[in-house]
Amino acid sequence: MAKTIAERADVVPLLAEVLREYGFEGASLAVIGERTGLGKGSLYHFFPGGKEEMAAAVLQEIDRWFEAEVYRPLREATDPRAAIDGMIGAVDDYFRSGRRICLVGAFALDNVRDRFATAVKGYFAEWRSALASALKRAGCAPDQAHSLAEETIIAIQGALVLSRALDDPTVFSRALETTQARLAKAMA
Amino acid sequence: MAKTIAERADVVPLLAEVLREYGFEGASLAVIGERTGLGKGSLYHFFPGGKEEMAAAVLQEIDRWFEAEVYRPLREATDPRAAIDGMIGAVDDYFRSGRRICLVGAFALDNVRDRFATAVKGYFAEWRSALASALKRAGCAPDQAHSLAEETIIAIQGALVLSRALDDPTVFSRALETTQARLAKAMA
DNA sequence: TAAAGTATGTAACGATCGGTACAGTTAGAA
DNA sequence: TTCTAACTGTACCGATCGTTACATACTTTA
Repeated sequence: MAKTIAERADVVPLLAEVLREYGFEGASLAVIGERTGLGKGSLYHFFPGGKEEMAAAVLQEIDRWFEAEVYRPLREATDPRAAIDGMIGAVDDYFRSGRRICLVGAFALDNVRDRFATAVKGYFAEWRSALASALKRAGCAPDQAHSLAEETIIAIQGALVLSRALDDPTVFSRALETTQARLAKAMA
Repeated sequence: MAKTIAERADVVPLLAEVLREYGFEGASLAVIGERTGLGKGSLYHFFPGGKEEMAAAVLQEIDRWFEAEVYRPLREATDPRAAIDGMIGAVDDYFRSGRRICLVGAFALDNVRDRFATAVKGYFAEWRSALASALKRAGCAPDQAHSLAEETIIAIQGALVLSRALDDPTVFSRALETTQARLAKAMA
């Protein structure tokens, strides 16, 4: 009465998209099942901890992706300016030019924040410190690098909020351009 | 079996705080009843439309407050620079220096956005245009005024996200200072 | 081919959800 | 005091929530 196809790793991206669309509370198991094509049996087979484990797996996958595609390049690239430009491009792709929200940011504003506080805090703390590191190596003074990194992350998160609120992706694109210009100027 | 005390207007601020803490889906009628001190009977007496009407009333009250305390001063003040400084102060107070989130921003990232799209969109659109108006009267070029207004709102919303994510109100305070400096510089 | 382990659909669980119905209590007008 | 309208607590509704249990089917190994 069942076919054996799914892999846990294949399900996580689908879960991520469902959580982005419905939020943690709004993403009922009925919706999750519908969108992933998996029944409750399979879902609880892969994630014995239920919804909480599903969300944790998604957050871990997000962290893994940003670590590989954003944080590590920022920390280790020999050309920090190229790494920063690469970050802008990666962010633009990842958030689909403002059409996709940041799940971690949404969790931060949600009442589930406490439940995933460590993951949420780690995501932003690592991003900020990695970007500050790249800015320092690109010639910024340490304190300017730190505040500029913070400003940049704020701009990205705020742009996602406003883009979505106004239902206008160009808000995000403009903000990303402005941010990139500010970063470039600081490294001049 | 009941005492007649409550006024609808007194309940709305309590509702606002509950929605901020729990989100729309997370704020169950049980929680709402507990926090407002009203039973379901009273709640449905004041808000026959249920949770949806409660949230709508909260959004309307927020809009009313911002219109009176922020938007109108920005649009009509004879001294636009003072109005902009006043906005910064009002925002700092309203969001309790980063310890309180923006309900409208949280709604924008939530799946309830569609249900309250008009209110959410109006809140930010009015803010942006009122601030741009003040900047223009303070001497900014029209297109610069518009982009600077957008940038400012983005910074405020992003700072609320990051502040809450890192559980660090100083992030919000720093962002507000940086924003104020940028606005002052553009009006110089 | 047979056994073992993995994956899956289904049915049911208690709890809680938003919402309704209504009787009872209160306050103010007449 | 009596009447009326506003207000409130309680019980209950069907629906849905996350979760569990379990029989069945598939895949893999031997």
